[in-house]
Amino acid sequence: MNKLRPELDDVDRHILRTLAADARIPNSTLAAQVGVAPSTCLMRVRRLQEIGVIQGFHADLAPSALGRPLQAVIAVRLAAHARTRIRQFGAAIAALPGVLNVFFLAGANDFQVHLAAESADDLRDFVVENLSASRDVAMTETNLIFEHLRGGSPMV
Amino acid sequence: MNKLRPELDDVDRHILRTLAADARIPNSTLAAQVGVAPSTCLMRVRRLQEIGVIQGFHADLAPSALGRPLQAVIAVRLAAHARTRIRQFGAAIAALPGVLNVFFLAGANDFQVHLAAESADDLRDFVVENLSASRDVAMTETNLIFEHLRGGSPMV
DNA sequence: GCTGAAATCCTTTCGGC
DNA sequence: GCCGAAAGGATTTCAGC
Repeated sequence: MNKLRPELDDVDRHILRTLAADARIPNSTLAAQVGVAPSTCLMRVRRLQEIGVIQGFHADLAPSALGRPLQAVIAVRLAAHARTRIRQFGAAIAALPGVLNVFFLAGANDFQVHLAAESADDLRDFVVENLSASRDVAMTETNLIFEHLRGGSPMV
Repeated sequence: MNKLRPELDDVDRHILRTLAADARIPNSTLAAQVGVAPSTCLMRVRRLQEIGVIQGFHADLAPSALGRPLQAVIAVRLAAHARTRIRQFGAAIAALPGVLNVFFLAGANDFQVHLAAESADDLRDFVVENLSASRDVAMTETNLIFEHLRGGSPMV
């Protein structure tokens, strides 16, 4: 859970790059690719998890194949009186169905919600019921997402 | 790679939920949890990958532990003459170091870049050198990210 | 810290239902 | 489609360096 920059050697970086690309690679294959014994590789991976460099291993699911073909980013500005509760508010939004990400922002808007919706109606209902309806919300701005590209450059 | 909604039964949904939470779970354990034989489970997972419901398995790395402690969203508007090249432009940005996501948007801005930067200087350099410097870019707006919450509700 | 060996467990194929 | 069995591999621990 450490956020400070830890000491990583070339083997660690190679492990991270490989697991970022394919989290289900067998440990023995990973070990061969990075050039250490399987037992060593296992220890390295566990250490990387313990110190928080690896935050988890996740299957990446396609929202559009799961009944949520419409994605949007919704910028939200809170009323001044509600800013002290911003973290609770954001956490509550993050727990709602279809919410992929919540970003707390510096600047004019307080946060941004990344949503996968079932339909245009579903999107409107989400904004109206969960955001606009609240007296804590001063303003929202919804933008449809046409396409989502992942960063192509490994971080390590 | 199909984007149409496929037929998924309870076992498929259980598999998806489990692999979204932990992509490195052994197939035998997964099979036991969802209540089918390991061989059946393996077939299900492969089918889910083939039809594009599972898009991949990825280790989730902490940018702050990898020398990129500062995150930002950068809204970009292109000059009218450059809009025909928007996809190439966005793809080029997505390939730059530190770029986590690029969202192509409907609305006033053409896309949004989600970036992990090494420092404030690095962030400024990214915006100036890769965006503002281009004659294709009409305007950018950078917002720091204070905190990033993942959606807490499984999509399936 | 890393290794290699060993025991246990997992993966994957395939025949049968 | 799913299961179960079986062969071949993989995971994980641990003693030794």
